[in-house]
Amino acid sequence: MQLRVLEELFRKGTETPSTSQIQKITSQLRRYGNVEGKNVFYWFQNHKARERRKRRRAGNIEESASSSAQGLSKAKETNCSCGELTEDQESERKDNERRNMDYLQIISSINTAATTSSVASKITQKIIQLPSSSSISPQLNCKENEDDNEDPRTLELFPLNKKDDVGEEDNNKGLISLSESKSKKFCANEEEVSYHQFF
Amino acid sequence: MQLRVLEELFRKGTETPSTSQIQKITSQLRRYGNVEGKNVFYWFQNHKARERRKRRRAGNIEESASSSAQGLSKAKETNCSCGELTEDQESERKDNERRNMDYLQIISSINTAATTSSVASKITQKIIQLPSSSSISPQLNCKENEDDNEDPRTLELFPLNKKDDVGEEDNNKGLISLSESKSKKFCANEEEVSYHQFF
DNA sequence: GTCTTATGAATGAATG
DNA sequence: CATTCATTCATAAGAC
Repeated sequence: MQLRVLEELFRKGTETPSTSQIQKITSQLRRYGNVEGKNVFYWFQNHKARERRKRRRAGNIEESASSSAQGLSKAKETNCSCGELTEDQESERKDNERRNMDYLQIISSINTAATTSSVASKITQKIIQLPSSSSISPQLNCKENEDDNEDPRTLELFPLNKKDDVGEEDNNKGLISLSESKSKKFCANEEEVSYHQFF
Repeated sequence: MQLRVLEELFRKGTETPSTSQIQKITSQLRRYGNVEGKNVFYWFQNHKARERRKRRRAGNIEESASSSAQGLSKAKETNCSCGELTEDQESERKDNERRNMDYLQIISSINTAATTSSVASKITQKIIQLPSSSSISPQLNCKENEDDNEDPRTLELFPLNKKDDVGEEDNNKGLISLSESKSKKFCANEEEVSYHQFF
């Protein structure tokens, strides 16, 4: 039920409630159970982010494109066109089109390509990454090569779900919210990756 | 097969691919069947988490002792410390009843209400979040007890956290705190004040 | 038939 | 806002 209220609000344009709004919402929701302000806050944060991603259909039905996997010039225009950061950028990365690449090749190409992102956060936590060359395969279950294209056991691992998403009815959103055009100064943007737009 | 690719990548160090990596991987995997970016994303999330959890289950020499022949079945940390937690009545927060104001009303009231930033005391304002009174315990099992008016399905959407910590194997890394220096800087006035007042 | 496990999906909770 | 982690739900596949 609480969900209903929250969704309703969200739908109505309250995507990022201000603190006062959060307080109100919270107190209203408390009728249905105990809720703290932070719950509401997080809910909106997450919901907004995830909704937005969802909108960016996963797919990329791109297949025939071409281009070496490497390059990877990551040309995001995340520049400071300051004032507005429309993160909406979509990577139009054309992929290579070699169809029958062996999977090892696939792997290597992927590995070489990126890796550049979030390095920063890596250090704080994952310094201890296993040596990439780790030949340790704990229990590498050596599957006998069923080289036909599917692993029997995990077969068809991603069941096609194709839940259609709704459209936009987008927002003129909260007139209320912060806006406040913060002096962001120069956003000397780092290469900020917009995480999934997959959902 | 897709699994092979994914496992390979994972093994090679790609534990949490960035979006661009995910896209690449996805498009590569699509040769074998339809896959969406989110599938890949989820795969890595889950795989990583589960790998780690398994690993985590190592140092526990703990009491696996003789008694439990059952062995490793799910003892887990679900920690129903059920034993105690007497669930005091005082937390009788559920003054619910008759509070069935229609949720639409709630919504409208919230929408109309806010917007008033009342700048004055904003910055120092601190919400008096009362500590949820430790109320209800999550009782994992025995869910049937829903006499409550909650809708089973949407239910307690915000499960009260507050869980006591687990036992620690690697515990406190607290000692590192030395260089905090957050330099919060007084940016005076901003509306966007820390939402962290909720925490 | 039920129980158990593996795993995709989802989401709350942080942190930067 | 982006990213990440921890939990939890649902369900298919096997085991019993």
